[in-house]
Amino acid sequence: MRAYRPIADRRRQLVEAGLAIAERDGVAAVTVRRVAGEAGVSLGLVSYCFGSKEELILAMATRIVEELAEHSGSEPGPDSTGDEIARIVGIGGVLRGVLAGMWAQIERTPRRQLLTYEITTLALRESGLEDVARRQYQVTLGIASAVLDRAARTAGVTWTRELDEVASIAMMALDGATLRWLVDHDSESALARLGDVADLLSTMTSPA
Amino acid sequence: MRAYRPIADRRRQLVEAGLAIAERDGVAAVTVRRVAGEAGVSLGLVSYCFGSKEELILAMATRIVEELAEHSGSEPGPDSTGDEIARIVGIGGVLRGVLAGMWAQIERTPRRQLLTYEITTLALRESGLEDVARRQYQVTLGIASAVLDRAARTAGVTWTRELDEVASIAMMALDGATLRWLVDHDSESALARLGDVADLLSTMTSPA
DNA sequence: GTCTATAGTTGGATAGAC
DNA sequence: GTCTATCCAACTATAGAC
Repeated sequence: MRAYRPIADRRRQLVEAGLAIAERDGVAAVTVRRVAGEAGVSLGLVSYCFGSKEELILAMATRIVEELAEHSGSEPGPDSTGDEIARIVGIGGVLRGVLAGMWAQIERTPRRQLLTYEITTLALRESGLEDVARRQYQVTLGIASAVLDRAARTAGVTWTRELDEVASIAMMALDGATLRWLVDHDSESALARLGDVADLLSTMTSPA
Repeated sequence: MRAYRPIADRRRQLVEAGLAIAERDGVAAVTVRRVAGEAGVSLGLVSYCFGSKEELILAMATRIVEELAEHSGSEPGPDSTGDEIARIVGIGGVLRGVLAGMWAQIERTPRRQLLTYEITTLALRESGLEDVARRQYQVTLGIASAVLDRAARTAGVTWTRELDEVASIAMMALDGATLRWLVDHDSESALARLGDVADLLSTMTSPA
């Protein structure tokens, strides 16, 4: 009793299986064989669906970027600070809250973060994944920009720098903090450093 | 005409060959076979020298950390700013110079940086490499601490925070900047962001 | 002690079945 | 169009030669 399914369905299923393996044991552990096993399908089906392993990895990488974009939309976000509260804590407090909120989401998904870095380094090696890393940054910077823009409005200030520059500084800090935290798991220190960066960012605003 | 060499020599040679491959094509491309080929020795010799591939990778990772420590000592360093100049540009200028100097060294060795991140992520996956990532940070933080301490002395100020905290913020920024730069190669923006962080750091000093 | 020839495993891709 | 049985290449590790 072979379960015939359209190829698009299979692709989704196999990408899902591949990501499960990659999160659990790293991208290096993703083999055509293991993906087939994880999904409970025969070996050759994976090759049939993707042509080559490289195509499968590309599909996985693309899916990660998609999920990145999706999750940002569904989140209520750390920028939901009420207007009254914003007036009390000021832009400094709002920005600390924003970075802390972003950080919370990172700390909640350590394996996904690690996988994301693995995909980034892989994309810098494999010629077929050239665009993947760029899109990763494009998407996350877009999210950060939106959140920071909203934070400024909430606190009643305007950015004195290009929004993209501000978001880039925040992302630089978050990336560095994440990498370090994956190694030492010192949440307190990570948050403290991000707080300092929030202070830096608040110097790049002026009352509206 | 077999060239007999003591095993310690062979190990060094093979680690060198492994690192050459890893820098060129990534850690994933490091196989016992390719290392043997790169070094011009027979296949089994690699297994003989290291017992297993895992041991070879561990030796490579350890070597990277060693080189990290070595290079810092040999560098005249960006902290060689003259005392007179330091007085003119102030602590802000000195710190910008320090970060720019560290950045220059990073930008000069992109493949080594990429490899370092690959080793970090690998170390977070493989149980045998648990300490490697920690030692990476330990060494680089030590270097950063030394440079920043010297910078403060040169500029005639003292840190109002633990030196380790200051170095951690600098490293967080450098890590984030490096990762981003590996993707977009935008040196100008990277340096600008590091300059902003230098300003942040200068707020953590007070006249001696 | 140093090295090689070879075994045995695991991998990706494909010709062809349904 | 969907899937599988099979092939062949690449890998690691070891028994044994020198």
